[in-house]
Amino acid sequence: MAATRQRATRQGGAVRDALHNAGGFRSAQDVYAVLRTNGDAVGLSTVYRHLQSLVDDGVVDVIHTPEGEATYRYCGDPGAGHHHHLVCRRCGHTVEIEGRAVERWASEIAREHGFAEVDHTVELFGLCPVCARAA
Amino acid sequence: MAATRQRATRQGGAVRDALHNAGGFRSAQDVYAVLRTNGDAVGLSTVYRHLQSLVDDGVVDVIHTPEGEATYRYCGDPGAGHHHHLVCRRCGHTVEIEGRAVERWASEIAREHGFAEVDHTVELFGLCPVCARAA
DNA sequence: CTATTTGCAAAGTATTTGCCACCAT
DNA sequence: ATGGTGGCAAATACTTTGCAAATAG
Repeated sequence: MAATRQRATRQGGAVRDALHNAGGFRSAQDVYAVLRTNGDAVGLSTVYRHLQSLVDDGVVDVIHTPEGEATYRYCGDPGAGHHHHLVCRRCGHTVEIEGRAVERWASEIAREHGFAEVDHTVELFGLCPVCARAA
Repeated sequence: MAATRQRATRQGGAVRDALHNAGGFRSAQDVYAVLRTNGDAVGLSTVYRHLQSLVDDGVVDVIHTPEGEATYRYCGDPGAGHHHHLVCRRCGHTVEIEGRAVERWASEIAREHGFAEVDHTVELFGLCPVCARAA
């Protein structure tokens, strides 16, 4: 049941690459569309399966947009640990950010209210320099 | 075109009340089930419509669970302004929290990276004292 | 009385699963 | 050969929408 290492397949690579050079958060449907456009035909369910397994491997991060759609981003190093993102709501461009301060604040608040096993969600959405200027 | 004030209907009140005395985040489906159980029959679409209008009025907050379901919580005062939540992932019990520190941190990071119109999502999930003990 | 609201059912969207063919080892 | 993989299509779950009937003011 451990590290369900996957086989190296064309589709698996295609999904990983597409996400990788997208450089930001993309929905499964987006990835599917891109691959399809590039001629790299991959089934939709396959895209979902690969994204999921990448997430399990800790190589990809997931964020649920305010609209409720799941978006994925290639974050490389599985051991990179916990971090947050500053995402451009226009082009999806993303910057990884450290949140020591926030982490501390979160546990502080949690302890204060007697909550246990506290987890947190912290994401910033805005317009990146490029998109802001274009606006 | 302004404040699309709604008529006072049995259903509208039922939805608002159910959410109010739930005291925490509840999904539309939850509210629907509760009302139905209480004999306060209300259509599912009606529940959705009222929840949405309450959100528009700023009386209710929305959070999308990691599972992608939208949950709503009665937060009263429409002018209460921006705040965050510490939610029990077991029973839904919620505590409103101020985040001056986080707000500052967020704008700091945003400016640092040249992002504009930055908005943020900060929610804490854990086990409330009661549920933690029961665990 | 008249405009708003309700509720059913049908439609829509995102995601998951069943199942069989297929390919890397 | 053989077991993990890929893909299609059907199944799920949540949410939205169309439209006729009920209802508040």
